[in-house]
Amino acid sequence: MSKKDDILEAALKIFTELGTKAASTKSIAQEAQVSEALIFKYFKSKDNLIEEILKSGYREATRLVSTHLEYKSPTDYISNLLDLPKILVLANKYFWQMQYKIMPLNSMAVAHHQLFMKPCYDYLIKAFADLGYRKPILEAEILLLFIEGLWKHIAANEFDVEHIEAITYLTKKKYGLIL
Amino acid sequence: MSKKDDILEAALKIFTELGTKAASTKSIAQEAQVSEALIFKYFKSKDNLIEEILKSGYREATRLVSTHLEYKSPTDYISNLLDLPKILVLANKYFWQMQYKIMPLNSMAVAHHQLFMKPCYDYLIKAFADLGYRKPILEAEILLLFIEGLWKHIAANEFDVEHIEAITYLTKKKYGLIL
DNA sequence: GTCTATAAAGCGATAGAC
DNA sequence: GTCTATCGCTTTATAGAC
Repeated sequence: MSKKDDILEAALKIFTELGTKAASTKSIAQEAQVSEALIFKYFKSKDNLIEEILKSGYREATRLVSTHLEYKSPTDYISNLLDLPKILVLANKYFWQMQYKIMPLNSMAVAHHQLFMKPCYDYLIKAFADLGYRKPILEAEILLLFIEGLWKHIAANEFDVEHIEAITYLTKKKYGLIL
Repeated sequence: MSKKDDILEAALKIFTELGTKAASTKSIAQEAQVSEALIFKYFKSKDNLIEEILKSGYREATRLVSTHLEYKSPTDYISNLLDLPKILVLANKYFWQMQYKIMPLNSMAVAHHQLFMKPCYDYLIKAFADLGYRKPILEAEILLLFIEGLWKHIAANEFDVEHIEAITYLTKKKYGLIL
């Protein structure tokens, strides 16, 4: 692994522990066992380092979603969307832990997330409309509030797959997605 | 209003905009139109200033909850808990905006919130048990994930009471709390 | 009770050597 | 490609005058 990758890995860890503002480039350099100057050679600025991490994380997430989240039927779509937090956090745990820590205070992180979630919101409205729900927009908002809450919970706490699956399973039953 | 109150008000505003780490005591002093030294005379340290704001916010929240959230019947309790985000944010908007921005990165903020929510979690389990749900603990967790998501959403976005009420109304219908 | 002045440490970023 | 050394600035906190 190159020193550039060492820096990215260390930055992800330190940003997750402290947030982007409190994390110093010095502490990242120490964690990566490189000089502080090297960070600026590779990434030009601290903000740019954050942006690179975000880009890479959401590129990977988009790739995963494009295979797991096609719109075949409304029930399938809703069911798969409920599994999204588990799938993504399982695939890239440290990234999502960081993202849910920094999002409230980092506008770059918010922008990436909104761009990523927009199509899910639109398809979810369509799914509830297709199923004949009377207020598909409100239904989509309610389910997304729950999904974001679940996502944050998964990212913030120790990851217990069975427990997450129990939660999503019961939720799917509530929506009649499972008999 | 005393200069001490000016500082508290200014700190709440600056912490909400930037988070506790990025907000400097200098910027708080400027916003409050006092000298920076006065902040340390009154609050001793920046961390202590944050702690005082948290204490005061949750003292007020506990007071409000003690009147709005008695356990009379399981359906009433769940219904009232769903209204909690709206009631608290309406009563103390700036505090909850701050709290939901700083929580992921401030352990003091997390500790206060968990202490505050613990009895709600316990009563909610009891409520679902009293209603004969088969998995009351899981049900309580699911509803709390939604409530925390809603809370964060209310705190993070422009406050639209009618929209929030439409969301909680539909959720109450889903749980059979409204005919 | 409130201010000015300042200390001591830490910050992001750059220059220049190897 | 990588390091050491350092710059200019900001940070929290304190001392001491009024």
